[in-house]
Amino acid sequence: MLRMSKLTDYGTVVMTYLARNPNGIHTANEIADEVSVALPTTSKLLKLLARAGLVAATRGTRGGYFLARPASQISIADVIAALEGPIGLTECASVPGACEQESGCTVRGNWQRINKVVVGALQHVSLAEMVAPIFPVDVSRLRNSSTRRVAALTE
Amino acid sequence: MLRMSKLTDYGTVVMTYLARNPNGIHTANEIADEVSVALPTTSKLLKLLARAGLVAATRGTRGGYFLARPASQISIADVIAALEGPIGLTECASVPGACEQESGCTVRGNWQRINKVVVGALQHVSLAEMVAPIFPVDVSRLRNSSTRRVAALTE
DNA sequence: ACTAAATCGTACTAAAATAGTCCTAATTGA
DNA sequence: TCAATTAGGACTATTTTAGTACGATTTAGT
Repeated sequence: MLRMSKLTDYGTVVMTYLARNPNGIHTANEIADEVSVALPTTSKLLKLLARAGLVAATRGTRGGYFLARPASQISIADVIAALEGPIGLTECASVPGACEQESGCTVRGNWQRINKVVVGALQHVSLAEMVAPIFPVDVSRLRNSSTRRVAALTE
Repeated sequence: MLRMSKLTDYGTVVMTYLARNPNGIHTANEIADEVSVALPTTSKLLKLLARAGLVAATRGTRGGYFLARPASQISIADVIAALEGPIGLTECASVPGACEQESGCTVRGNWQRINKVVVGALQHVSLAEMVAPIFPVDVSRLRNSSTRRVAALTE
């Protein structure tokens, strides 16, 4: 099904909650309540996200979590990578040497290209855009982001 | 990691083998040998691909498998869908009603849009292109395929 | 007709990945 | 010093996935 894990899915929901409430600091408990995910699970997610530098935390009484940088500067790809490791449709796209057929594989190069397209799509959607009812595709930013060949894809 | 299952990965390799050898008919045994995947597994894959209408089979002596239509008319998305079911990064993108939070979910619509971009990327790569050393991005076809808004993505 | 070669379908088993929980340590504010 | 809170790691149960086995069915050739 080419899907993310449930945990990653929850992770994006947690992050969008923080993006929607950028003021102040939020405890794991509060977040768990708001997004309707069990506390231990939410807690685990926040730890992973903190380790990846996407959220920051303060401990102790009045402690809690908040976004480490503005929502507009955190992409969906960042969140996925934080929770699942490098994004790759096939193992060989993200872990060189993991596949024993690698030397004789005729399709690897093409998978890597396809992978880049997918990663690109995810990198160009920020948390801020996810919070909006329907995210606006920021075409100008996409155009500017590269002088290399650009592949147009239907939405 | 956002990855496909190994089975799907093998499936694409099997399909590209058939695409590279479009003449004649190929037994499961031959294919298994050529792509270095165990026979029972290859066999299972071929059955799934046959059920989805991507390969055709003849039984009996001299039987075997072959592509049901030209390689240029089979997309990577077709292969993935045949082996994993509808493509969806999140469960809610492909199975409506599966998620109990659906009604209160604020990000679902945007996930569906992201999903469309990814599916679009996969639909625009055919088996014939996978067989080539580096597949050419057929920009003209992409441009023509829709009159709706188009999002440009870096390759 | 008979036989051999091959696919078809289904059920089953074993292994691996994932989700989720729990407990203890460390840190901070009041 | 106490209470609240995150940090880290170990652990378990569940689900998914990979792979196997076997009998039924179909076809070509003799």
